[in-house]
Amino acid sequence: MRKTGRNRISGRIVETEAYPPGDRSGHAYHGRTARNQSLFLDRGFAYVYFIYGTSYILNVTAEEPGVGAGVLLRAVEPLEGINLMKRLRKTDKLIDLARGPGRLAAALQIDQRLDGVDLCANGPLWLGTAVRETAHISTTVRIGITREVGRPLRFFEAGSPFVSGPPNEIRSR
DNA sequence: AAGAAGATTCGCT
DNA sequence: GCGAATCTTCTTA
Repeated sequence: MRKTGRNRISGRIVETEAYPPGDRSGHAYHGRTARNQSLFLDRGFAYVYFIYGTSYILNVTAEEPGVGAGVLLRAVEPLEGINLMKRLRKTDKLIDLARGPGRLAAALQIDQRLDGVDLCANGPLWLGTAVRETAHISTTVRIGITREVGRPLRFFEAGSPFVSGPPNEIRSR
């Protein structure tokens, strides 16, 4: 959930990837830097970074302080504030609003200012409770990485049209 | 010190 | 389908 001024934007998380401690594809692997320091916070904080000169990416920290591990949010199903999301994303296609990690951040108006915020507190960005049960979670390898490629750490709602990649394709790499 | 790659997306061909 | 956009970090000279 996201609060920007008077507006509220929310969505249901339908796709994630895990980057556990010691994973060579994780940003914490080479130790703390100016960019990844919030990844080393306690569980439930935001780690936001900028990549490829174009996209912000949102992660949720997942370990005890100092460890450095997180969960990448790759897609949400838009629920509230859909018109605002369309403006932020400059598209009218509901399916494309938050399908993909960079798009998700853009749709929720997330940038480096939200790096390090507590996602379990009453702030500008937080995690809410489920509004609907999940039918079934599918697991595949992670997308877009070149190290530790075989690990089955991507999780998404089976059959959801809001997951990234071509609709419902099971990607392998 | 400089170049390449990276948890991506968009627009043009 | 391919290349550009263009920030941070890692690798190699």
